[in-house]
Amino acid sequence: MIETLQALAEPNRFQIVELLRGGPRPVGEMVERLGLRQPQVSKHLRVLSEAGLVDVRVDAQRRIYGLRAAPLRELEQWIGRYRRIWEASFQQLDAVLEELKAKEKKRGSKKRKSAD
Amino acid sequence: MIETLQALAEPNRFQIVELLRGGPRPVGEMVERLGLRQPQVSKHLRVLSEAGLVDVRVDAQRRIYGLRAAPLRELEQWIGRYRRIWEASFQQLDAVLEELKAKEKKRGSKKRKSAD
DNA sequence: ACATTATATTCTTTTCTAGGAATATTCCTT
DNA sequence: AAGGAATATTCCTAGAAAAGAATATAATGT
Repeated sequence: MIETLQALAEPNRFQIVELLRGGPRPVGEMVERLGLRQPQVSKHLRVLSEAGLVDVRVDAQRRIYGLRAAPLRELEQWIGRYRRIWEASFQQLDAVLEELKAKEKKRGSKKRKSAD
Repeated sequence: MIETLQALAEPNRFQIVELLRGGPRPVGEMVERLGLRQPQVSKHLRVLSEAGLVDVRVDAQRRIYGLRAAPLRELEQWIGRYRRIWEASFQQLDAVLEELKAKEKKRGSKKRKSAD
């Protein structure tokens, strides 16, 4: 997880990943499209590869890099465990709205404690 | 997005976030539970705060830090745009499973493909 | 007002990471 | 076999970021 995050946290690598979302591509194309120098792209691809985020297909002297599902899926699963957090904020927002509405009818207590 | 990723990519900060998933906590508690030194925790909290991942509630001399929904939600949305990537692999996996299942009823083709 | 508790900040040192430049490797073509 | 294309690797340096240590700030209780 950490390794995935570290790999994605670098702006150029992030760009590479975004680019690969559109499908596998050879290094040279990324070099053009991103305006980076070839060695840096190769180096970033190495990091991404070591993090398991991409894999390579060899085509003559070209290397076609493509995204791998596993780490992204993991990341989504991980963040899914936080869904309650923003669901809670919605609830709270709802609560506030509810209160504002309710103030016509009733006066209630306020206390909140969250746990997991 | 990048800022969120950078904030999460540091192991101790990641730990802090994981801890806060269980609800807001004062700095001192995190120091104990994570075995880090107080200044470092404060510094990491600063980074998290600047990235919008946490907010503070003041309680006397204590500062109670809690997770903020927005960046996490954003991150989930972002990664959601990649869902097709692993759905593609699932399709492939499904295809394999489907085949395995189908052999009870029917006699079909055999194919090996490993994903993940 | 003072000592204490809880947290933040500053300064310094160290470690990690990315970029630049040059070169190596691999495969293709002729 | 030689030349060229595509990509990877190495070495070096510079800049960012994290840890360590010491200190500052703020609120509390006495």
